[in-house]
Parts: sequence; structure tokens; C-alpha cells
Amino acid sequence: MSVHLLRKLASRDRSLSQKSLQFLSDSMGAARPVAANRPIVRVGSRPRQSTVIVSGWACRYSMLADGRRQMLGLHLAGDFVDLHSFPLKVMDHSVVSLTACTISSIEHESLQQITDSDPHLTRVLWMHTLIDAAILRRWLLSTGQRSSIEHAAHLICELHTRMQVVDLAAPGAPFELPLSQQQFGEALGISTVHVNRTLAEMRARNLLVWRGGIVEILDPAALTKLAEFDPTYLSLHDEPR
Amino acid sequence: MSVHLLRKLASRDRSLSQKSLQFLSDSMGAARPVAANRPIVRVGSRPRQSTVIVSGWACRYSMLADGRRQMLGLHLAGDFVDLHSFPLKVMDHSVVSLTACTISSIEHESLQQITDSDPHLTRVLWMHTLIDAAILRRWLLSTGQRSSIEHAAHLICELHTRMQVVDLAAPGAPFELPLSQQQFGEALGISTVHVNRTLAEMRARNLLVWRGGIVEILDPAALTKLAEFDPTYLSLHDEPR
DNA sequence: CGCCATATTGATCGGGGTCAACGGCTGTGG
DNA sequence: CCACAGCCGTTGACCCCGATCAATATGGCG
Repeated sequence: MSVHLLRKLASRDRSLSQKSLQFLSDSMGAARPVAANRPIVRVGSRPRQSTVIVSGWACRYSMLADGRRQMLGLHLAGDFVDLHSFPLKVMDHSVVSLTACTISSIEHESLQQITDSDPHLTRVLWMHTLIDAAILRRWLLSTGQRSSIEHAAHLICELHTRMQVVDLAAPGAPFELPLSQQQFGEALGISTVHVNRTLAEMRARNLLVWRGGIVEILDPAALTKLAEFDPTYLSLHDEPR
Repeated sequence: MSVHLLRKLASRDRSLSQKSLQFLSDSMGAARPVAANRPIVRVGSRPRQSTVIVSGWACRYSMLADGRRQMLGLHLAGDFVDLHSFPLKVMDHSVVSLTACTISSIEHESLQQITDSDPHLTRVLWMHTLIDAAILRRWLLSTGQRSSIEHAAHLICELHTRMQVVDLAAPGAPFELPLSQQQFGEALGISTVHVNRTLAEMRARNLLVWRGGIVEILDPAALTKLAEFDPTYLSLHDEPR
């Protein structure tokens, strides 16, 4: 089903039993396509299942009354977009597809069963919701304290790293990032015009080139340093949970 | 032990058994005092227990190399400050006391035992880490999109609401908020000087008065409207989890 | 009484927002 | 096959919120 999900789960805890992975895999519904810019989960709703991205990109966001919008997370293949709705019940934000996606869902009933009978898998799922929270803390740090170029550099480092976990990118190689500058700006909390100027500045400094949906990192060391990027918060290491 | 913690847990799920609450309560170590501005958990550490605030205030934060600092959460009586370190293992940020506090801890061994044998309590603990994440999303929305006065209004509404859950405040009554303007600024991601001007503006608009550590909300309706505050994200309702 | 943290206010600066115009690419319908 | 619309990226001009620097209260505490 979702190879990416299983790869992601196993990468953080190889001691998780095959049986647990199999049960999860068997509980996932059939993959279904979603066009770009379509709602996947709505704020205020009470989902009865949780959804995984099988391919494509999606984001969480909240909006203010006058239309100001803030992205709260970017999600790619292997990511649960609303696993937290299982313990929380009510969605406090919305999720929308950014590109054409395929998605797959697991019933909350099955999650209930997992929490009732598979403590290890439960802890691993819990952990993954907390990795999302750790990412959120970085985004808050970046939004609150970093300049736009530092912030952009950090987000690109983060996405590049997360994509490597599910084999959507390789170190040193250009990778596909199918986001418009407007969408990127909503993630950073800056205007589209300023995204453009920021990317121009990165180009001028020979840090990276982002053109036609392809990011080529020219100077990884300088980029990482500018971003003060340290992937510890992504909990990439394998460890019994 | 920590009455506030038990009150907080029960308030979101009254169907949680007395036995579960009792076990948790029995697992908590003795309360111990911590002076103001003392580290409670350090970034990069691997805690072997998780800590609850019994009284006083603490915060999470991350710092950039040049000293810029961002608060990532504010915690009061009844809050776990590092429950997420149980599934995540390594701290991705630090926690420090803001006022004199008393704190109490539970061994990760006991949490392991809870996840192995008490699915219901496990889900409730999971939920509480996710409420922290929901709060984080609001902070990101505020930091990214709201003006300083809207942001300040939102944070004050949030803290007032959270304090009511553990009886540290009552609707309509002034309440104690023992934070300096500098600390408040680190939470909002704005400079101390601007915090002062923002609070002056709120006073001038007859929204609230904050003096000598006491906040008096003069116009709750206007404040809530300015903040676009909707407490849904705090999952305050009682519901089986 | 003097010290140090905190609160307040003024003056000036700058990062990023806003508004506006233009070019390029793609899809679509006449 | 071309005209046109629409989205996206790019650039220029100007403005404003909040940062920074600096000086002055204020007040708790040894």
C-alpha cells in the first residue's frame, strides 16, 4: 500500500515487528487520487479515519477572518496528515492537496484496536505525531526569529532531508519541489513578492537554484550554515520506542 | 500530588477510570521546588523521566547561535513539560522555570508500563501531547500572520482560558500573570520595547490593564474579537478518548 | 541607601509588505 | 493556427510595523 509510510515507520524503529507493520498495512484503505488544491480534511470536522499521503504534496493551514493564511505543515509521501484527529477528535485546522495526490486512509476504529492491543505500534504512531510537533517548533522558531533568507534556507534543508527518508531525493542531487512561490510564502509567513526576492538573493549568493520546480543546491555547507540546520529534531535515528 | 494534573486530565475525559488516575498519581515522585530561571530540561538531553509543573510557570524555548531566542510554549500548573521525550527520546529544545516552581516527575519506566497495560490512559496522555501541538499551531498562526496587538490579545485569551481549567483564574476576575514584558516578548517573538508599546495600546483602547503582574480584562468581548480567539483548539470538552 | 531588574518613552532605521506593471508559459476555444 | 485569458515569476517604487539604540523612571531587595 503505502511503501513510503512503512519505510518511514521502520526507519525510526527497526525493532517494530513485521506483524505490527503488516496489520497497519492491511488496515489501510485503497489508494485514491485527489486533484491539486482539493480539501482533504476540513477545520471543525470530526474525521472517522486518518489519512496518509501515498504520493504528491499536501499542507495544513489556518486562516484568519480577513483571509490571511498560514501554512502549519507541509506533507509528502508517507506522512499522516491527520493522525492527531484520532486522540483529539475535532480538527483545529484544514488540510488541502497542493499537487495531484494519491491518499489512503485508516479507520479510527482500527487505530482504536491498535492502541488496545499493540502498545509498541501505538508508541511509534504517537512518536510520529510528536515528530510533526517538533517540526512545528522549528517552524515557530524560524518564523519568530529568522530572517526570510535564513528561514527559506531552513525549510529547504528540512524538506530535502525529509524527502531523502522516503527516497524522493538523494544527497547532492537536484530534487523536485513542486511548490509555487506563493505556496512557499504561505509556509514561511512572508509575501509572494518577498519569496521571489529571497530566492533571487539565494541564487546571487550561489547557494541554490530553484527553477521549473527543481531545486539544485549549489553550496550545501553554506546553506546548512545559513539555516543553522541540525536534523536532530526529525528523530531520524533508529531506536526501540 | 499534582491535583492540577488530575483535574486537567479528568476535565477532557471523565470516563477515564479512577484506577488509571490513581496509578498515574502514585507514579509521580515527590514535589520539589525549583527557583526562577533554572533549567528543568536541556536541549539534546535524554530524560529518564517526564516532569509536571505542580505550581509556578515554565517555558520551552530554542535559541539561535547569535542568542536570538524563541519561546515555544508556556506552561503552568498541571502541564507536562516534556512528556514528548518519552516517545521521542531526545529533547529538541530546552525547558526553564520562569518563576519559582514546584515540579514532580514520573519515570519513563512507569510510562512504558502505562502504555503496555493501560490503553485508555495512554490515549489520554497522547492527547495531551497533541493539545500542546494544537497550541503550537496557534502560536505559529499568530506569529506568522497576526499584528503584535492581535497576537498579544490571543495569547492573553489563551492563558486566561488555560488557567481557568486548573482554577488559577475565573471568568470576569483579574488574574495573576507573573511574566515580565521581556518574557512575554520572547513568547510573541517581538522586542521588549514593542511589548511595552503594545500593552500601552491595549490600555489606551480600554481592552485590558496589566500592571504589577495582574491582568484585568476590561472588555472581554472586544479582546476576544481582536484576537479572533476560539478555544476549540484547546479540546476543552469532555469526551471518551 | 544603593543596586539591579523592569517598565516607559523618544528618535531613528530597516526588513519586508503593498501596489503596480510586465514577461513568459500553458491551455483553450474560435 | 492564432487570440486571449490566467497563472506564475520578476522587478520597481514606496510605505509601515516593529527593531534598535538610548535615556529616564520605578521599584523590590540586600
